[in-house]
Formats: sequence, C-alpha cells, structure tokens
Amino acid sequence: MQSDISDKAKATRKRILDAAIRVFAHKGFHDTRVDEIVEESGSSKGAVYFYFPGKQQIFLALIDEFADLLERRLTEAVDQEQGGVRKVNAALKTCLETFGRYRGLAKIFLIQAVGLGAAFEEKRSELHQRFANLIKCYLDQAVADEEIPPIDTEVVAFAWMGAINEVVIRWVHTGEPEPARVLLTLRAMLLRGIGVPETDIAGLAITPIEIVEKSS
Amino acid sequence: MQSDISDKAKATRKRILDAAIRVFAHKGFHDTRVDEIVEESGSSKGAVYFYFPGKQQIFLALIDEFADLLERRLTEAVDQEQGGVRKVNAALKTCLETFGRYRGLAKIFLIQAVGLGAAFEEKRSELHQRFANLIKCYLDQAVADEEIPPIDTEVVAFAWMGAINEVVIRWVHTGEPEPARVLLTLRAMLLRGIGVPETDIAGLAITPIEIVEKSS
DNA sequence: CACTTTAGACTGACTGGTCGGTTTATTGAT
DNA sequence: ATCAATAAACCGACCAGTCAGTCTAAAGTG
Repeated sequence: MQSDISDKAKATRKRILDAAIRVFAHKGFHDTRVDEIVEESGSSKGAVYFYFPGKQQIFLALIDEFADLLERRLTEAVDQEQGGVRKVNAALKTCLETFGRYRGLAKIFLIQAVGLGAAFEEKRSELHQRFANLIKCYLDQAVADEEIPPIDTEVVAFAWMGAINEVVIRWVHTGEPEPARVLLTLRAMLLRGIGVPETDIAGLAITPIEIVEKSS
Repeated sequence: MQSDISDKAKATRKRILDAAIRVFAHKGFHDTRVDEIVEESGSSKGAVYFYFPGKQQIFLALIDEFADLLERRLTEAVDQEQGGVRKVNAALKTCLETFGRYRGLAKIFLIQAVGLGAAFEEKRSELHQRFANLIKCYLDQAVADEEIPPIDTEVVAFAWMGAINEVVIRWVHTGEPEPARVLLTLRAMLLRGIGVPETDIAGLAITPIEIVEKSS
C-alpha cells in the first residue's frame, strides 16, 4: 500500500526529531552540530535538510510542539476540576507530570531555549507571557469567585511560573528532590501565598504523581 | 606619576568590560562578536586580548563579578536587620534594587548565561545552588526561631529564587510592572507562602525602592 | 507481463563565509 | 632604550547549508 512509503518517511522524520531532542537537550542549541543529529538519528544530512529548512527550525518545531502539548494538557486537566483551589492543584500536578514525562523537551523548553539572542528571545518571552496569562486567568477567576482575596494576579502569575520552572529545572538536572515532595511543598506554598485558607489546602488529597519518562 | 599608566590602563579595561555588558546583554553570548565589543568600547582587538584571555572569559568575569556583588549586598542588607521576616524583606528589596541598578548585568546573569551548553551550564547550576542555599539558610533560621512552621526549605528556596528571577526578567525586558508593585506583591506572596502570620506582614513598612541605573 | 518513465526519499562530499584568536607593527611613557 | 599598551591586518578551523547524484517503488505504456 501507499502508506508504506509515507510511513517510512514519517518514521525518518520522527527519528530525526527524537535525535534532535536528545542532542539539543544535552548540549544546547549552539553546541549541537547538525552532523550530531544526523549521526544520532542514523539518517543523513540530506534527510535532515529534506524534512526541515534548517537547524533553527528543528529547534523551534520542538519548542512549539511541546508548548502546545503542555497547554493542551493543562487546560484539559484544569477544566475537569471544580473550584479554584482544586484547579490550581490539578494544574501543578499536570505540569510536573508533563515535564517529567518529557524530560528532554522540558530541558530544551526551560533551559536551552533561553539566552539564544534576539531571534529566539522574542519567542521565549512570548511563550512565558502565554503561560503566565493562562495562570493569571485562573487566578482572576478564583478572585472573582471570592475564593481568595484580591491580589495583583499578573505579578503572582509570573512568580508562580518562575517558581515552578526553577524547581523543575533543578529536578531535571539532578533528579532531586522527588516530585512528590515538590508537589506537596510547592502546592502548599503557592496556595498559601495567595491567601487560600489552611483548611482548604489540607483538604486536598495527597494524590501520588506518576512520573513516566517517554522519548517523545 | 605611575598611576597615570595604570589608571589609563584600568580605564581601557573597564571600557571593554562596560562595552561587553552592553553588547552581551543585548545580543547574548553567541550573537556577540568580539569585534562588536571592540567597536563599542572604542578600543581594539589587541587591547581586548591583552586584558582578557578570550571571549568566554570576559563573559564569565562579568557573571562572577555580579554574583559576588549581589551576594555581598544581600548578606550585608540581611545582617543589618533583626528577625526572620524583616531579613527576608530586606533581601527581597536588595535583590530588586541591585538588579535594577545593574540592569545589563542582570539580563546577562538571568538570561544570557542560560542555555549555553555544558561549559556554562555547570557554572549556572552552581550559581543557582549558591543563592538558593543562601535563601535556605535564612529560611532554616526562621524555622529554628519558630517564626514559621517547619517546611521543606530546600524546595522553597529554589521556588523563591525562581519566582524572583522570573519577575525580574519580565521587568528587565518590558519595564513592567513597576518595582514598587512587585516588591509589595512578591513580599506578601512569599511570606504568606511560608506561613508568616498576616499581622507580621502588614507590619512591614512600605519602604519605597529606589531604582537607579548604573552602567557598571 | 515486460519495460520504460517519473517521483519521492535519501546520500555525503564539498564549499564558502564567518569569527575567535594570533601576529606583527607602532606608539608612548619612563 | 626598553617595555607595556594598542592597533589592525591576517589566519585558518569550523560547520550550516548545498547539490549532483543514487536508490527504490509506483505509474504509465504497448
């Protein structure tokens, strides 16, 4: 059948992307040679430039793909929960799970995509803006529902994102501390920080997180 | 006199470093050409390589210098205050002031030093560790003094650092939101987050921050 | 069916511009 | 004269991207 061809073709494309995740995550954008992606993927330079316009586009494709994935999972998880506090809890858990499942992409997203000069910086800024806004919306809702006192949700949203990112970065790097510990501590800290009553926080289940690593 | 020479020499060195701050902050490490630093500093390639072993070392020198400066200012400010809550407040204020005063260095420190591959990544990790540890110490002390309930200070320390960094990055980039607003919100959020009683937080003065930009 | 043709997927040797670093010459202070 | 300081032409390794060509399988043809 004809899908044989395109299956094999798609497979090559995927092999290249997977290899790119591994190499980019490990060495960063500038220290990654296209030839290394070629070798790691077991394909050829021609194949790489057949499927992608250039090195930069491969990198951006990975980031965009992951950002979409994360946003999809977040909104999905949050929408399934009722009430601001539970929603926040779900979001936090989903974040840690997703970063844990796609550790390579997480490292690319959180570290390797930073400090790459103007061309990428705009993208990074825009992505952070996007996720901060997502958080801000949920916070605003919690305020509107009078679950928490009125606060400067914009600043808090950025602070939350930074807090989560930093802890995840640390974890991706060293494997420390374990996600369960992180979830508990971070959750308590962030929720307390916006004035959620202690009783509401204590009421949250100690949902275990499952961290399963996937290639892509 | 002999200081004429070394004065002039030191001046050249400084001009190079200042130029490097500007260019690195604006374009990032890899997009910065040594020739751009030469031009911006109004010196020459010979002078640059007379004072520094190479591009990378200039970059690292800037980061180390700033890290030392920040740490010095922080410990200084914290030591002058009495009591955990006030110390934290002082630290936060000092952070924002210092980042504000040295905006170029702040951008290099927080953004441009990230995602540069293994050679720099270790340095970055070590720096974050260092500052997180500083925070952790103060938090531990606050716990020991029973000002706050026992918490996982390690995780909280990283979360705090991430929160501060992200907000500062945003501010360095867009100029938004104003530091005063940031200090108030961040302070309340972080202190609440570790269980500081609302009354203690309210008791803190609304100390105005002065943000004066300096070249270096 | 045998055969040519076409198209898509892929290969890897090659290239040409770029840029960190070096060298050599010059200046100027003591 | 001597030597630190500076200038700027120069070098060459490096590497993203190119391209002429190969291979395989499907489509067209008689």
